[in-house]
Amino acid sequence: MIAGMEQDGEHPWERAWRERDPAFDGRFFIGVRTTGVYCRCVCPVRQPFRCKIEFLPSAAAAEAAGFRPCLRCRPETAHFCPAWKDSLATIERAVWLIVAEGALDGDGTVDALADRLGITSRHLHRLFIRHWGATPSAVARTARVQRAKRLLDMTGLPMSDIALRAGFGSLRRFNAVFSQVYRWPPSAMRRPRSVSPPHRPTSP
Amino acid sequence: MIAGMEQDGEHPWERAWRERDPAFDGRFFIGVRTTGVYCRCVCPVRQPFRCKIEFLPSAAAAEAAGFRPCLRCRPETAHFCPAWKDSLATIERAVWLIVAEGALDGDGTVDALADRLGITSRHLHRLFIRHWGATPSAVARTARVQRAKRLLDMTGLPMSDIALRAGFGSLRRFNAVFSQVYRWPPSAMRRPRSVSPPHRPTSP
DNA sequence: ATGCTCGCCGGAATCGGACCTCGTCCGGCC
DNA sequence: GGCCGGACGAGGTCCGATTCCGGCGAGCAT
Repeated sequence: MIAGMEQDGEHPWERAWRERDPAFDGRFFIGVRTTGVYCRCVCPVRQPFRCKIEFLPSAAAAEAAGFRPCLRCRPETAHFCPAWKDSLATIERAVWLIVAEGALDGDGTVDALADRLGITSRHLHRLFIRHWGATPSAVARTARVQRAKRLLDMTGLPMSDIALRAGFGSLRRFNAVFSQVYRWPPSAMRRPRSVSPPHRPTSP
Repeated sequence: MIAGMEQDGEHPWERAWRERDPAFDGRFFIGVRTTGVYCRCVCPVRQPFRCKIEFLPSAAAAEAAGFRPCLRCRPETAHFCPAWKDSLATIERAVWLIVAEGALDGDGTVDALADRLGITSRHLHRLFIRHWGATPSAVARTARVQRAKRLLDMTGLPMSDIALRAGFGSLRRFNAVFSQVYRWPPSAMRRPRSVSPPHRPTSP
């Protein structure tokens, strides 16, 4: 318990604990006397009664006071993020595989990606909606469009090559998706550069 | 598909499937064409549309028709009971450990028992309520009373010995629990035999 | 005296609610 | 065909309330 926190109104930790404020995550910890568990202030489990808890300035202090770490919020881990380390590690790896490795391009499916991550495709989908706000295939599509835009700006490759290199399975899909995102067909996005081309960088 | 089941009203399997009738469990199986899965009629998942399923007389017939067994209701298992084989196997083992081995006597706890079964004590509790209608400790208490009653009828042991041998941790608890179950103290239950005892079966 | 029963009492184990994660299957959509 | 999201269950974690446990000591009968 922190000394001298009863006077002059309410300690900031009080409110942070009540509201599960992520801004205070890792700045202090809550020990529950009835269960001997200590939590982060963002822990999703139902909160105990105020009279049953005490505030602690660090995980080490909580351990020293005889509390064990909560199995849900993992207060003993070092890094604090908007959500759990487990879920975040999984989805961050998934995003990396999609964006950098093109795990969903070509014949790669969401099921295959989920298998690589050790979870079901349904759960991978849920994680994307929760932590990324979009579905796996939507993230893959966005990544493909970004890659295509880059090739469009920086090279003079023909459209069919750009579509294939960006990860699209066909020129048809490339045109359709690109048009939907940029409200303009791919050739229109390159026009400003191709008005006065110095020369064709590729072989005829 | 069973031949000749369209005419003369409704086949019994139709109703059994709709109502998930446990009485027909194992008597027939349902193949779902859209997913290639075959189920028992008690399967808890949402039921597919009637037009998407076909009835099959055995698990072997379903496998031969190209369906794979459902992972929820486990139609490929041989024995059919009111509930799943997994849950039943676990709780049957738990009951055996409690009644035969006295897993909850002495210093044995529900937590330790759950650990031996590979689940949490909370879930073990849930399984007992669902499949047995009583909590683990209640089953243990009943078993202790049964053992004590047997010793009471068949031996002339003193009360303290009976209490300990039956698995009670103290004479105090033995008296209290026995009285609550039989509405009479232990000595009263032995009185009819001890009115005219042929002889004491134990050494003096 | 010895053995059995029972009220009292503080601490520990149990009980059941609330909430969460994840798996499985399904119909609808593209 | 794959992707999407709804429905629902299994199982895990924490929590407050309740019950259970075992020792102590007092009656009571043999």
